[in-house]
Amino acid sequence: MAITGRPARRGAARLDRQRILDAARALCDEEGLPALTMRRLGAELGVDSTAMYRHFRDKEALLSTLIDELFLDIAEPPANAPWRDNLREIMRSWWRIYRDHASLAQAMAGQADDEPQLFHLTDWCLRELLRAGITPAEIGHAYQAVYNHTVGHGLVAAFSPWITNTTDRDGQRRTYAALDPAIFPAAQASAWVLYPDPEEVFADSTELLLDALEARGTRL
Amino acid sequence: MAITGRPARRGAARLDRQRILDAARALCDEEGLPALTMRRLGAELGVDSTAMYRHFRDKEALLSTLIDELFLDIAEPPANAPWRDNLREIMRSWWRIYRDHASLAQAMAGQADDEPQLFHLTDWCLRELLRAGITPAEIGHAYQAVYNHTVGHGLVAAFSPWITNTTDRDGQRRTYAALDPAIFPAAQASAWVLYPDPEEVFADSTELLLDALEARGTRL
DNA sequence: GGGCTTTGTCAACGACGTTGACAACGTTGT
DNA sequence: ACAACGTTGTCAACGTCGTTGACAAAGCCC
Repeated sequence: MAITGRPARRGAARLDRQRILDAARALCDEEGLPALTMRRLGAELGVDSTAMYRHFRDKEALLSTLIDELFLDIAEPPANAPWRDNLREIMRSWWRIYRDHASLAQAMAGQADDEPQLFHLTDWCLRELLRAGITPAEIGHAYQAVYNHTVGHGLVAAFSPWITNTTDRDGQRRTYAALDPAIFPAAQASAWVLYPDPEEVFADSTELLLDALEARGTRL
Repeated sequence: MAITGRPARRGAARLDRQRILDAARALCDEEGLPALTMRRLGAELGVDSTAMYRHFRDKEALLSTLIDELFLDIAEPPANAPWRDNLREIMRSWWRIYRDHASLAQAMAGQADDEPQLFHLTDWCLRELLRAGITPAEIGHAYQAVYNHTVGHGLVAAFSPWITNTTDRDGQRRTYAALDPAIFPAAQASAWVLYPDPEEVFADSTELLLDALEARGTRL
């Protein structure tokens, strides 16, 4: 029979989970989530499109691991620092993950949040809320407010390119400036001033939320 | 040659944009976004999978129109009512669209927000912010805070089934209650109280934001 | 009623995720 | 050293998806 299988692997060393994850991460950071196909990923690694199935059950498992990796950058906050600083730092890091990995945020949104690292994040937030003086009866409400705020702003940043990308921002600005002032009076007048620094907006409204939490905690 | 083309349309009347939109909306409200394929949609309408391309350029155009339709439910607020009531009402209606059409919210997030109705929404918000006394220099910041808050909470509600769905909520609660308390001390202790009414959380934090806007507007 | 545009059908293309059989490779036991 | 074995990459293939182009039926206008 003819030659089946190459005598030696092409340019690439053996495959392992980390090499796959790194290539996948690079691929969708540089070219977006749609570019992350098994065939393309295989090509990038000099390997057949189906080779990755020896290391991950399916594409979803790969994506899940990829996402969980992102959250490893968030460290446990020091136990003796003020709760407000700790909570602010967690929220800021969390939000930045969405901003800096917009394509993966898209994938995050689509699937259940059962990543192991997310449990840690939740636990740390709850701890700080308890330290802030939030009562057990209120903590569900308080945590949900923190989660919605952080992930919400994050998702918006990830899904709205004009918020984080400067050129898109200018395009959007021009779109609003070009609207018919008879129909959109306020939009046109305000177009030149829309789209400020997203991190500043997030930081400011985060402080608002922290103020409210502090008021609740010290109220008793 | 054999019989080509049916002598009469099967059970269905002629196709038009609205019939397609209605079927598409029903399909993804009932079975989720992944169920909305051109083949399935055609089957639902008693029509070939490619028949819809006579009425919409491609699937994305169809989705875009579908999304824009959702925002028609939001009416222009009365010009003489208090700005705070008007703004609150816009934000609440906006948020509810995401909550009530989770599968479409998923599609909304993935594409550029150049739907005509969104321009109106933006314009109305800007008008109320001006009426609140926000200065032109601050209005970009203020509007972005309103947008991120509303759409952010909305996206989270749409993407997190355990927030709006009761059975999923119980499952999630059990997941947290079953965590190892040595590793997740706060999470386990608070599990029974997590996941309150999402609309209440949204309403409360919205009031926080409105407070801050009011303070800014009356500060001068 | 003849000619025109509109609209649905059909077969097909390329890309996608995934599977199962097969072959090369690496390791291990003796 | 060598045979046995589990691991890992390759290949061909399946079913699904969105979409296109040629064709035919339906509707419309004068």
